[in-house]
Amino acid sequence: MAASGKGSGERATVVTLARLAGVAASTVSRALKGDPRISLATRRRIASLATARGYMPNVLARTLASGRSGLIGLVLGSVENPFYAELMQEAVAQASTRGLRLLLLHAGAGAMEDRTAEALLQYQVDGCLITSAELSSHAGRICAAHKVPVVMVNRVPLLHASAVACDNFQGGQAIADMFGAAGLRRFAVIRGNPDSSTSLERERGFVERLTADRLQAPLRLEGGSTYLGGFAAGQAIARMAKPDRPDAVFAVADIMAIGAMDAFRLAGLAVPKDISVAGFDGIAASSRPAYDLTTVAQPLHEMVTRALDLLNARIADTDLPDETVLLRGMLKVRGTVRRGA
Amino acid sequence: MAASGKGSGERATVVTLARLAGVAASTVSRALKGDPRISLATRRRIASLATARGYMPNVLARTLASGRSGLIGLVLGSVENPFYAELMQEAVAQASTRGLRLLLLHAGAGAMEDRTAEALLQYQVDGCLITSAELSSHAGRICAAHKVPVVMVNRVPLLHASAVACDNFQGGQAIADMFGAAGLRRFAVIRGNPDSSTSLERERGFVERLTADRLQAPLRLEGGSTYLGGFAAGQAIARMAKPDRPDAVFAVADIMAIGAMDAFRLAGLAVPKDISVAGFDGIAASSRPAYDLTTVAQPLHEMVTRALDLLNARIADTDLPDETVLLRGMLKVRGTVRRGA
DNA sequence: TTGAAAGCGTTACCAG
DNA sequence: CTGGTAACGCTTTCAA
Repeated sequence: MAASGKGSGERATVVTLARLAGVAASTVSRALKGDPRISLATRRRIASLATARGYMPNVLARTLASGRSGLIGLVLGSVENPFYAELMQEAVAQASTRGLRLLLLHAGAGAMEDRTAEALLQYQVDGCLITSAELSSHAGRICAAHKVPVVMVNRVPLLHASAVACDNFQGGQAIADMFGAAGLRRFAVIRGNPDSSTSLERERGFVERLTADRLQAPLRLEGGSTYLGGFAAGQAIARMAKPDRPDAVFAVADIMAIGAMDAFRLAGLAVPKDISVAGFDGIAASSRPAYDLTTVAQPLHEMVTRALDLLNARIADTDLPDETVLLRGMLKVRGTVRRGA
Repeated sequence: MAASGKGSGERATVVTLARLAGVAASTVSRALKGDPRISLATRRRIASLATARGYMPNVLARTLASGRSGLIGLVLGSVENPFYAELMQEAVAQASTRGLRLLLLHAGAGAMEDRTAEALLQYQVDGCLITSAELSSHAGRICAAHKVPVVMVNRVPLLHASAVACDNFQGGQAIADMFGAAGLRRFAVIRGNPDSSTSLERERGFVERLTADRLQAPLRLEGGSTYLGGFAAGQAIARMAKPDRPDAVFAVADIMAIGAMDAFRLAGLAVPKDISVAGFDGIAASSRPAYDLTTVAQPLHEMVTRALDLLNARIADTDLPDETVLLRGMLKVRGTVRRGA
């Protein structure tokens, strides 16, 4: 059994305070959350008493009574891609200012285990924020069945869920335009995870714009959304003989672009003299002088803000329809693309 | 008010199951956790009923009654250093297999806000895992006052807490030995965060071993434990004229070593021909062909395992004395150090 | 082997 | 404006 709240060094509760103030527990509860029905005098008295005794509400008890935990489940992709780490840091910061807490359910490449998905119910999370890794069908069913709102970030939903993503299609087009304007004519695209809508959209935007502009269709290489995948693709490109070799490479994620650039350098190919490179995401490493990578930066801060907004709205009203928000990324032209026509 | 548990699609609870099975709620509770006092038959009957109705215990209610939440607070350093991201991923995985959940309290360079520290109590976390950023004194007081066990990872405690860390002093020595054996004679050390025990110990091990071996004391540069700090330090070194310039640099964190290497390359200094480099941590990027960085790898998996062990023990028995566990790192000699005498 | 009942700390409803 | 009381879902002690 828990501490029985009798001693003097014990933790303060509404009941303790009520006794001290000579009022009912319900009054304390109301006073503490500023209910205007309680007289200002009483409210103040109780407030000062609360701070004096170091009162800390027990959120779990509150949850039990109110059904609202203030907990948001967080599911992260593999931090091998720094984008997810950056996203996490932003999410923690913003959730904190909104008074929400994050329950870290999963981080990694694979899908969440079933036991983990259950934690989502056991801890009565109010909603769930999912990045990357598609929601496993089991977890999806759980959320749907129990009306736990889900918002996907950086991925459009395969199933019942809302989403916030960068306009990946448009971003891919922007890269194609930029390559075209620079006079580049032989292209390659390093693809990402084949079942990630994000990767596919970026690629589709790129390819469609090239064909629309009657430019050569790009060579396609698999990169698996990892550094090593990008590196291997870069090696494959570097091995190609001069006339066939692409003069511009679009990797649908910065981490792969960085891998490819490393491969190029080791193979003696100069960027951008021999080959131009562009990525997507705008991770911190992309702006380092060593890479100075041209990329489409995702509006990380806004994405998290909108995601939490969507989530909040659906927590307040479970019956809101699903909604997908697309935010435009920002093309950052840096040193990895050859200048001029 | 929460769902009132009357309808048929409603979530199952011990009461629901009790009615269905024609027993008391307490029996259900006991049966579900395999209490041998309940007959095997009843236990089985209730178990199958539970799975049939998709019963999921409400952990919050359990916490309220038992005082144990199964929640571990997690405080992370800035993911600008990938080491913390990797640590997080490992912690999530291991906590999950132990049936523990992580409440992500903070991630970033600064100290945790006071409001966040309070969440720690509000959610009745059983214990707290802290990496990097020293526990703010406020948070520290809270934990101490409420007997919430704290384990620091990758940092030895300034205050009342247990800790798991790499043997940083020994690691620093190992780097010095390795440099010495390679015939290097002019050293520099890129220092980390000045109030991080980890950084200081690594530096101390390095410096003391050099002096013990009557080698030249190293030049000291500030790196602030960031990529940019390492880069700036690298630039400063690269600007030095030949006879004065160090021929071996130890950055007390890989992320700084990588920054320094980038600076060297941009300045036209070849690694390891012109200058040798070593780091510490063993982050994923250190093993990439583009860096192939000599480093001391921290035993991440073991560190997390031991940290959770320490925490578990202190959750079970709040009065256990503080304990610090030092694990030996593994020197990985790679391509950034000149070979031979 | 099982049941009944009393909490755990908070909130919500209904009175007054 | 405030008090009383009944939940919320689970554990646990005491009785049977």
